[in-house]
Amino acid sequence: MGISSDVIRGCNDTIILCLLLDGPSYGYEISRRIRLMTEDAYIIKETTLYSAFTRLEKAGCIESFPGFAENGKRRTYYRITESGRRYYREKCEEWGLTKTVVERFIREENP
Amino acid sequence: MGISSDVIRGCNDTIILCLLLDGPSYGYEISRRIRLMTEDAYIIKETTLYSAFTRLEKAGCIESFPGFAENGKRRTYYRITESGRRYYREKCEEWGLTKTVVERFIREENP
DNA sequence: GAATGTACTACGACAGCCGAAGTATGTCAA
DNA sequence: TTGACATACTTCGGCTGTCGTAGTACATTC
Repeated sequence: MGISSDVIRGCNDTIILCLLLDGPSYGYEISRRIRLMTEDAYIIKETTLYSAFTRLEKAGCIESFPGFAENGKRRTYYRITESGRRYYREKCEEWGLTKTVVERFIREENP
Repeated sequence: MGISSDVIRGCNDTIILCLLLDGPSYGYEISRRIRLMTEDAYIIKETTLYSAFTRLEKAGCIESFPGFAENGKRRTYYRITESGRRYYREKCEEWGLTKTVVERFIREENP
């Protein structure tokens, strides 16, 4: 049993923006860092990731720009915008609230 | 800013099942109890609630049976099944994991 | 007699996730 | 040198769960 996509659904934007706070990055790297940071507990699907990029860029939270790997291969990099930082902060607040709410309905002892 | 439906999406089943652990109940009451327990932080939409009932019953997590209000009005009650209890326990575990994962990407200090 | 609360049901739209498949390049071992 | 594997994506279409809108029906309260 892993993490259901329905639970993580509202958090993918938060996760991606969080990683972009450390500086520009690109799809494959973001995906790798999520795997590493969660010890494989969460492996984001490629389609989910790239569609999130599109959505976040349309919303003005991130900006794309072309870049190159060491070997000269093209890559699409993304950087977080000021509005993206604001959105991230809001999402963190929302998470705090959500956590409080949900935990009222979690019973660890003999349910 | 409240709770986004995308974040709560994977938790509605958990919330409903949790309330049914206390004994059989029906739509309107479940809805009221969620509002009360969260101090209006989360108000589940009627359509969301009733479609969750249908889904959970199809999945064998709950069972419906007819009942009556004090004034004789018909109501549809739901009770949790053994399989529903198991599912609830799994969901609680999943929540623990999800929380750990998501919080790696939450930065409270100057993001 | 009008508004409000209770207790639902039906329908259809929409967002986001995801499987399947494809493309194109580079690396490395047998 | 060929074939597997990693990198770095894109396109398409299906599915699930949420939600707006609307409607029904009865009871209570002002």
